[in-house]
Amino acid sequence: MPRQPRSRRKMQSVTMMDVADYAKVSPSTVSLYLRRPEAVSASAGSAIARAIEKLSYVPNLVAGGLAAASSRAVSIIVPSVRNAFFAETVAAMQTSLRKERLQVILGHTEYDEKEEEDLVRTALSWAPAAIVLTGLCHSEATRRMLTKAHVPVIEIWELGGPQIDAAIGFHHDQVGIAAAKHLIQQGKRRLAFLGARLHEDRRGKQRCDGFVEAARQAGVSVEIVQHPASASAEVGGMLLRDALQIVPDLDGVACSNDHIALGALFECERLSMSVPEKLAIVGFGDLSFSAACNPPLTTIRPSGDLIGREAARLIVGHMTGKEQEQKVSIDTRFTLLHRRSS
Amino acid sequence: MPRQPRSRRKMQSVTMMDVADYAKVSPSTVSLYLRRPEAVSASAGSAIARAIEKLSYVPNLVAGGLAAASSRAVSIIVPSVRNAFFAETVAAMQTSLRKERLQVILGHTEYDEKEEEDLVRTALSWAPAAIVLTGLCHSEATRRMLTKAHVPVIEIWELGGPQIDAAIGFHHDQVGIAAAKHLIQQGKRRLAFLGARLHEDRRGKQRCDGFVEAARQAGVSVEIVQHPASASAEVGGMLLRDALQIVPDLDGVACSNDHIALGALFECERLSMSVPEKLAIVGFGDLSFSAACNPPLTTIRPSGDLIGREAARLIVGHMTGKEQEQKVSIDTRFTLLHRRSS
DNA sequence: CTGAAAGCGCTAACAC
DNA sequence: GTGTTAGCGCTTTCAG
Repeated sequence: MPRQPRSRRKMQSVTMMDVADYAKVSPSTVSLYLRRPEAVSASAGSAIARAIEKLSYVPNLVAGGLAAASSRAVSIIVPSVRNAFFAETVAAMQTSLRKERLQVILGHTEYDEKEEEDLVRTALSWAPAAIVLTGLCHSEATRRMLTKAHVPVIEIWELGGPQIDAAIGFHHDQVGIAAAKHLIQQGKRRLAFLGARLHEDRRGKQRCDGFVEAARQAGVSVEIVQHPASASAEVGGMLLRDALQIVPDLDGVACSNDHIALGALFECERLSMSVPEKLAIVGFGDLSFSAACNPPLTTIRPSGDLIGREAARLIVGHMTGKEQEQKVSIDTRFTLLHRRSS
Repeated sequence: MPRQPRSRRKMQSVTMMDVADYAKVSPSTVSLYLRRPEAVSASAGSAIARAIEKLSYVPNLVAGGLAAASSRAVSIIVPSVRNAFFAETVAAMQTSLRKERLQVILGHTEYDEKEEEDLVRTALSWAPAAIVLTGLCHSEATRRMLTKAHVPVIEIWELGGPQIDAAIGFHHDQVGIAAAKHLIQQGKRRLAFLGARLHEDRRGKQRCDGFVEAARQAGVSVEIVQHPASASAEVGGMLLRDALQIVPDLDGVACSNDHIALGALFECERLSMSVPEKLAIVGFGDLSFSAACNPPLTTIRPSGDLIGREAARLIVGHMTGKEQEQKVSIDTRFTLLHRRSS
């Protein structure tokens, strides 16, 4: 025998039904109004608006997500938001998605493929409107889950490998090539690449490889100097010292990012080594300090915010039914900023 | 007359019911197993585990959130993740919350109170387990919504004002006081505070006020020099030039953060002004470059990651029923790192 | 320890 | 343009 409906845990105080009652329309009209206000008559619309205002109704997106079988959430998985590159992209995406009333669910892999797999699994539990991953390299299980789930996937910050659905980013080897060409053009002939944690930083490694390849092709000497710790100015200083040990008459370095480049610059200062005359330095990232140091740092600027905005655009396009294309790839390019360190 | 159930939009492929069928138990047992495995008999447990594995079942947290009237999501609202301080806290929280299988929903106010209000409204739509806000200053409407919603609220990165529920952070005026005392102790007598966007940066303003107040009390001359743009090394250089205009024999500056301090340091270098002999510099933040520059920067380090971890601890405590206390406030303190710029 | 049943608040087909 | 209706997949009493 059916029991009485008893009072349960704390529920939402005012629901769509309350709004409907107050506005003297049906719940589905309220629902429609909330999603497509223009599809509702003006009189009903304003009655509903009044009711919402009066009752301070807050829609329950969890219920909506369940009913619609897709929530207004986008899962973004990056290696780390402490990294300024990804922070910029996440910020740009959040700003763009917000306008479409989409929420950002954030996850950090800390550069761990297994962790990424776990995050993807949880992300799928939310039936997100899309999943954004960093890079093109994922575990087999991750790929499998994603393909089965029928969720649009966007891979960011890397181009040039097999992609799941869409990819937005640039070719990191081209960054390395640009740096090498630039240094060679400045008359430098004994080059080195200063890299931190290249065994983990796939994209840093690609920049390194592009750099070395381009230098070799130009018949210029080139060394790779690396350190297992993560990129910081301290490590940059150490790397420059190491490089000078290996190539005493070194005259040009490219760095895996601007933290390293700044450390190298500081080290030159301590060694009274003139930049760019004795040694030219090229960084990557155009971080907050890069234009202000002495001398200002020549660097390559990726467009982290453009990556974020394009990703948001793709997601929205997909939701609204435009942008049927899967497998698009968008090259957001990069810019070499020639400043006085080279 | 009831219609036939017709095929609807794409639904979840394998549900808890499928798992239950496969494991020959009821759905509620599966549910129980998922939330409290120890409450289920070993035999049922392993049958369920096998079924989950076999069917690659992914639980639907949206449905769970609706049924439980509280989702496994925590909404974190910060001014910006591009800011290294907040990025650190967000990263630490995400790492801690992840272990409890809680998701982070992220929002940026871009330092706009109205935007915060909007973000809180949307956040509430998700029936989150908790809401984390930055600072103690919010619009009246924000406070009202939050109080009505019966969601635990944690305010971070600021202490010393009226708080909604819990607050975790430190007293920014004490940071200013510490900087002033330090400079005075180093024998400096003509001080200035270099600040960016102090009209918007409440906490920077508090540090500034503490600094000025402490200097005045010690009978030392002090000026505030500010710029409306957001903090960067460029602005730091400009501010130092301005300060020298106002106080030609300036001998000590505190900066609203390390970006400004670094810019001031670079400017000193360009002006051949010796640091710390002629001018001592104290920053705030201990950013990535602070220990590596020439000379290394004396700075005050807040514990952004501790704030994040403590926030996570509070949230988990609240969910598990321990930590009944509302209105706790946790002082995470800060550390003055005396390096060679002072 | 396990199962049956009753929704959580909303969306979307469909009929009017 | 608006209302009726049937769930979305899960949690949570409560009974056994």
